[in-house]
Amino acid sequence: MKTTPAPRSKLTGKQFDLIAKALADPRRMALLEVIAGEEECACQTLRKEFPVSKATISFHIKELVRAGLVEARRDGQFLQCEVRRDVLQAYSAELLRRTSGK
Amino acid sequence: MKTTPAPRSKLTGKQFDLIAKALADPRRMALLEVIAGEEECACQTLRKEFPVSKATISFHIKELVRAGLVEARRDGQFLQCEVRRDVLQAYSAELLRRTSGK
DNA sequence: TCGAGAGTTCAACGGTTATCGAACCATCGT
DNA sequence: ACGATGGTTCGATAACCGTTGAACTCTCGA
Repeated sequence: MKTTPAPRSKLTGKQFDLIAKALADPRRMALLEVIAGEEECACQTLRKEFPVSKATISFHIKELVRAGLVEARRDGQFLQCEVRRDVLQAYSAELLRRTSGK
Repeated sequence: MKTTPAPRSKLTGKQFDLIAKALADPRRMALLEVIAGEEECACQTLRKEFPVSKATISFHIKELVRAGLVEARRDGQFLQCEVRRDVLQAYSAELLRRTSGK
């Protein structure tokens, strides 16, 4: 069992911005919460929880992956999504650091 | 010297969304960082740091206040801005809590 | 091989938002 | 009272973004 697959991420300025934008949309945030709830989560599962089209789900997942908040890998016809808690942690830390006033 | 003016804030769902949106714009985030840097910060100071109009500064400050991230009070003709670190802290905690997967 | 289901891509639309100049209000010094 | 300075408000504009249906690809099972 791999407990720490985390590549010890240090956020770049660009990634910080991407994450902030990814978290800004309530729907996307809600998707992230559902993904965080399940261990392994296919897009199809998300589809059942929200009244949105496949296209929209796909779009949001892509944004979350682009920000590094979610890791997705193909499993046959499914796309398994997993939340990157270490990245969330890094973002949170960086946010507080930037506003700590030196 | 008042060290803890913080009203022990517990975030509502709406405020959580407002904060996320407020943090999403890089310019606004940069403004917040400058405000966090100084103890007392007038809008005029911010004007010098960024190539934007007064109107834009005013707009962003209003958004930050609306989100609860900044507290502003009039001091004569100036508007003194102060960062609410407790709210940042609360947002950060809530973000991690929501993605902790129960 | 064929059809069904899972996801992606694309063009288009509608709503949000960041930005500005200009006009405005408020406060301070002279 | 007046001018200068700090901020606000108000259209207007341009860019961005969330959403969709439709057309497409890929994989699985019958």
